[in-house]
Amino acid sequence: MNDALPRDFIRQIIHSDLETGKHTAIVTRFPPEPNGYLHIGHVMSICLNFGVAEETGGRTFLRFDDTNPGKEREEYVEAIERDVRWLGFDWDERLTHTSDYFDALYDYAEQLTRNGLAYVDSLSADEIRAHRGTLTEAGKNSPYRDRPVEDNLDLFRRMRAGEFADGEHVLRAKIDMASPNINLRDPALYRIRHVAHQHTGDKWCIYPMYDFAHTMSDALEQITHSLCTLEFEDHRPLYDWLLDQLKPEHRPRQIEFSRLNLAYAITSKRKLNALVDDGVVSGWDDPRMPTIAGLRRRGYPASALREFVKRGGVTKKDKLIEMAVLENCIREELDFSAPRRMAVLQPLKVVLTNYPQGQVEMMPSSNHPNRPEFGTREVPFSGELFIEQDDFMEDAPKKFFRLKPDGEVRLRNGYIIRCDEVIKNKAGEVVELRCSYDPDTRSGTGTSDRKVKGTIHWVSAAHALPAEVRLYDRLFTVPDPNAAEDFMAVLNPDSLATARVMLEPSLAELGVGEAVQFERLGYFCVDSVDHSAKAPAFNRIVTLRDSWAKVEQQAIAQRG
RNA sequence: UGGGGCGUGGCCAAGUGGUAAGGCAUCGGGUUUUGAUCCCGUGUACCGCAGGUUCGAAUCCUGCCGCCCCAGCCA
Repeated sequence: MNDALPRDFIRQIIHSDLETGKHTAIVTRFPPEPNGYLHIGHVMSICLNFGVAEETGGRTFLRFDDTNPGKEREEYVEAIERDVRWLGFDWDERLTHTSDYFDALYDYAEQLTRNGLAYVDSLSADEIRAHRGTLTEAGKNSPYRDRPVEDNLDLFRRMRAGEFADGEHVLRAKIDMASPNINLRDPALYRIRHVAHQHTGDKWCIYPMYDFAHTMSDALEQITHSLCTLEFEDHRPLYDWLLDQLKPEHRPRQIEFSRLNLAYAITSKRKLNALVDDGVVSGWDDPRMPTIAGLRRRGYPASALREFVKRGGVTKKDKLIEMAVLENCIREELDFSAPRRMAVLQPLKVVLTNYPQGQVEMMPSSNHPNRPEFGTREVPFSGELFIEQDDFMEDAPKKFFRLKPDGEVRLRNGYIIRCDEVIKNKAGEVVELRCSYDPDTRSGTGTSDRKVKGTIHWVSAAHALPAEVRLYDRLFTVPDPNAAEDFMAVLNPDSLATARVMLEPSLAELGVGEAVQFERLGYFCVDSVDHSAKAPAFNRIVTLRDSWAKVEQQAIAQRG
């Protein structure tokens, strides 16, 4: 793939900081809150944060932003680590938690308080909200705003000591209740929460708020560039205010970029959760989910995801990227790396009437037409085969290059056959084709160089490996389900179809994580959860591009 | 009606005063024992709109319009 280094505005800033000597090494961080699974949107943040460090010889922290105990779980920590690692990034020993810094954070809070820049407010949450004002009206000072420093210190210490109940007091920064930026209207720094923390246990009953904890954690980790999404733009003045007041040795800089939104997908944690809870999908790793776990189980290669993010770019513009971009990345990677195999999704029996009774030939078949180093495999061929139902049409349009009555077609890696007779059941459905093969046309060794227009795939009936294949499609019917009034109302009812299929026998050896191309159909992989030797289960990763689909529609339309 | 952002072809995106890269998609064509891949070709982009500065503007200035974000003791 093309490896020209992207030069988005963030990388421009970073390179400039390196050139001017402002920094000698870049330090970034990917700071998820362990309260859910990572999704495609996070892939961008991960690639950006780890990417810029990697490109410049810097380093990146994987920091769990765990300042809200009760909503965070160890299960998510493990999943996040697995996902980041799977994407191809490594944090070495730089795995941290915001909770690792609770002591230091507390000291910073006391410092602020001592300097008269923070105070303990005893208003209720509702009262604080009322005092905050609105978007267009200034807020009002809390009656506790001018509490003496000593009282604030005493109260804050007692908050920490557990003398108060949840909500009784809160530590607030003393900034400006009239600021047009609501984040500067004396934001809360610490709240009381008598909840055991997954890491610190019962040591604390007060926990720092995001803005405070994140800013100072960045400083403590000596982060040089704190990259986050656009919605935190309004928080930057607070970020900078904290750094201005506390003057840590290292001053990080926050830079915001726009989220990556994928068409026909949803990334809201709440909505994703609803899909799981309502059983719309089988779980967080359902192959239709935009979670990293889902994408992985679907069979999307990590490298393709990285490429996708790269193509999307880093900007500040709201974007909704077409699914086609992602699919192109997937196909590009898989076309290069996936061995070819044959499988029939909708079997139609074909009997070769002139093929020697009981004969079986092993047909050498290329594993990759464009990469001879992939070698070949032997595929059993016999007088009874399955072909795809779609590859036969009784009343075919002119441009139908497949099998039709009295027509010829090439069996991939096999022979040219002619359809002599169509057998139907009582319902008039085609259930079997009687064909004759041309012995002179064996692939590779045939004495005839006769050409036919079409080539179709097949599987020998006696050797076929029955399996279940899940055919996935987009989860929603509209490009921007986030904008839908009710996202549950725009679910695609056909996002999953399962089929009983016939596979070429070599597919029995395919392992989890290995993707193959079922020729003419698409890319598939073994399902990491439901697959077993007795009950093989495959997932369709993505279809092949299908220009015939368009031609077919036109042809059908023309026939009226 | 406060503040902060953003607006370049269908979707992304380069471009940072000198006369609009590239990718994806689309539509043609070539090669092909995958209607795949690959290879060619394909868009008059009034650079949100209107003014202005300039020899010259997507790039600078002014005004307007549109979209997104913010009133958690969530992150």
